[in-house]
Amino acid sequence: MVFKSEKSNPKMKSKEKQRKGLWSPEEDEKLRSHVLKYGHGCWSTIPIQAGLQRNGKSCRLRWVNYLRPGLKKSLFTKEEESILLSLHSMLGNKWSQISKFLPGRTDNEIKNYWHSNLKKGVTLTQHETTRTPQTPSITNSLEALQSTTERSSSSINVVETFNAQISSFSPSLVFSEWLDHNLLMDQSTQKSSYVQNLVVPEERGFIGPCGPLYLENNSLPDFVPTSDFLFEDEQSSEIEFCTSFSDNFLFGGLINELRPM
DNA sequence: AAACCTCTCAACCGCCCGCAT
DNA sequence: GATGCGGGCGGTTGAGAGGTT
Repeated sequence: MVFKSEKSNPKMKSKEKQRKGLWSPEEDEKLRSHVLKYGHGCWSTIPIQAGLQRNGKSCRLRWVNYLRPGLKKSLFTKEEESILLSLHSMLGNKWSQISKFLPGRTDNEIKNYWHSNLKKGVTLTQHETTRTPQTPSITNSLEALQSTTERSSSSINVVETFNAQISSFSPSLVFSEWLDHNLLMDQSTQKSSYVQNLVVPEERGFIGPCGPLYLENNSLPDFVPTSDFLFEDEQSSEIEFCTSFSDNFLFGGLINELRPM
């Protein structure tokens, strides 16, 4: 594969060996092990340090969208779809902001899902007179948020308000971001401190102290929590990583903050 | 079986913003 | 204030898979 920029751009001379296109398993492993070991301070230096013939942006994208722990590989659930629809109706194509409310999903993944699955449907449903919300908790919360702000002040721009809230309220300091911060800080200290700064609603409970978060070989498929890394959520039969936040927690918090005193 | 079409999704591109100098 | 750089974001592309004719 040859790209124009590689042939004609003189600035590319020093980068002429840079690879593009799909990532090989070897490249993935190099990047994964390097970031897990050292974190990512400066993406532009990562490829050099990790021995990759890629540019920093490409490395960052690969990590964010594919390699970082905590990403969901499963299909979108009905609830996630509903959240996406609701948020998109308020935020538009702010994929990165929407992704903050869909833990484990990347902005790219959400964008792709939107274009391939939901975009067509929205135009139709917008003209429907009756609505049948699939997830009452989320949909009602968003509607409540909108109606509350509309009632409280007609001059308030709901979307701007919501955007402002989201920009300051970052519930999905998800596992990867948390890992980025804490791995670097804690490498020389005890592993048990991995959980110290974890952003988890207290009411859901979090059992500590925590042991190693992943198995010895650090490989992503083996990235499973130990028994110390479990939420104290009796209703959930499955292990949830710290990317999991309850919908009521997310939107309840937002609504409470927006609700007039 | 082959040709064509459609869809998905990983990856790139270009722009913007914040920060340092 | 101008410039350069790095990071982040949204739009777009294109290869490959799967479906249809």
